[in-house]
Amino acid sequence: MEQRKRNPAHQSIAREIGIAIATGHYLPGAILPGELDLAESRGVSRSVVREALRMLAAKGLIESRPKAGTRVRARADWNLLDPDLLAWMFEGEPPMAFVESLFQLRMIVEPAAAELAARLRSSRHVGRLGHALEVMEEAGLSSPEGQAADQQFHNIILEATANDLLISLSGSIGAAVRATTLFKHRKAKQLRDSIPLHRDLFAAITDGDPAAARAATVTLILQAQEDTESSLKA
Amino acid sequence: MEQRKRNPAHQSIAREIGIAIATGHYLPGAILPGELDLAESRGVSRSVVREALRMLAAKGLIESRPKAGTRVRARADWNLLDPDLLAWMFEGEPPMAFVESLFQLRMIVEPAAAELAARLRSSRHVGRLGHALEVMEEAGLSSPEGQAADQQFHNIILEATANDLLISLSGSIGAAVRATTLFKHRKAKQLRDSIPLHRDLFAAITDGDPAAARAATVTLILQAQEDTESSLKA
DNA sequence: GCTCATTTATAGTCAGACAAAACAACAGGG
DNA sequence: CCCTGTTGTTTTGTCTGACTATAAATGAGC
Repeated sequence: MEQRKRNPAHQSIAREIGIAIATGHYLPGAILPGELDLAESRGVSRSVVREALRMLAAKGLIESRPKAGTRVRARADWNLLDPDLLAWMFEGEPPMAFVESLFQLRMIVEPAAAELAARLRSSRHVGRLGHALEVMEEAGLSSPEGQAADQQFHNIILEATANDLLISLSGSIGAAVRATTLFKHRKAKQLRDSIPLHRDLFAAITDGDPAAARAATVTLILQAQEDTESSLKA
Repeated sequence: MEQRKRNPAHQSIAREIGIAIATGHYLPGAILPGELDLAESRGVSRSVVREALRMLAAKGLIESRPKAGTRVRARADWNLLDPDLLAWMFEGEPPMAFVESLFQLRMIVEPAAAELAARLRSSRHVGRLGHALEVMEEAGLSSPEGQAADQQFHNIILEATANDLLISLSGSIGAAVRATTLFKHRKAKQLRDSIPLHRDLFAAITDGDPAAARAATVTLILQAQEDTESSLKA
């Protein structure tokens, strides 16, 4: 049994308060309890609370000023691409509008990235993609290993674009997709098998065919979107 | 003289260390000095340093463990879309490859956003865009007011897409663009006037013509890219 | 009623101590 | 000699309590 990496207290507290903000328990403009209150209510010291608050401030969630207290900033100031924050948003029922925003963004970024990858991929990338695809085929997409391979498959594509900013976006979007995937499986709906589509995408990248890579990616995302939204309607 | 908002110490320290990491003074994998050393060398207390380090950890830059010290994480783990981090990267001479990544990302996101905006814009958006355009025309793009209006022009477009994630991306990219703009003007090169192109984009969005909006945005970004890169070569 | 000084609550900073974790060195037994 | 358990040491993690600085709220004076 692998011992899960133990969290320092400030990290758990940041997560707790972060989720409370992200899920709307504290609304933008609201002032959250004083540091001393927060410390006492969670049973930790003030320093731990302060460090947690600094983390949230670094993500654009809050803003502190002496005497005025700590205020939740406007949503527009939130760093929504932060992987942690994105994950926190999906605790509880994610709002439909937000899920649509996510798929819209994926639909903008990922086809373009696939196009780039098809042009710039090295043989090493092709090899790693092939390996990830094999693992997916063998383990299946409902198993943890298969899902890990799925993520890695997409990460390798982003890596092949040789664009640091796109790679970073990949991490963020990946965190969110992971969360929606959890959601899909929680509902235990009959999901369509996306492995054939992955095979198409793999072939397009191997052939160095940008147009085909774009098309395959679009199809892939559309299917994921349909499955996710039908799960959410339930 | 407007008194600039005074920074708390932990914020300045986070910025200092953040810049040192972002500009490559501390490389990924390196272990930075102990908290006590950092505190002494900057003349602040350990708590301030710790809060600064938590902020950097929240952005994915570092990772701390007892006895092992605080280590700079791999670049792939950095939250490059964070506006602060993006700004820090442009302290000093930004690497050419990174500037290209930025324009590549803009070329993927902004034309798609303009397309969306042309379809979804309300009359209120059109009015605000028109106002920003007027300010740009009157103040000129070399004045601070003109540049502010320029940024706002682009922010309004992103807002019109009604996509929270795109809006957040706007903030991040905006921070970076601001930095490159500073760079362009620092070199005092003869910059081409981009106001006519902004007028084209405004017209396309007003007409609700997605294709034209995309085309105008592409042209706009290409021109900025050429100007920026010629400045960097000097 | 308005302006300016005063009060006061809160975040910001500091100092020092102890706890816990992780790595290193060492000792003991096979 | 190697392996293993123990001990030690270093560094981050946490706690406590105090003091400062800031800015919002209040009240005094005009």
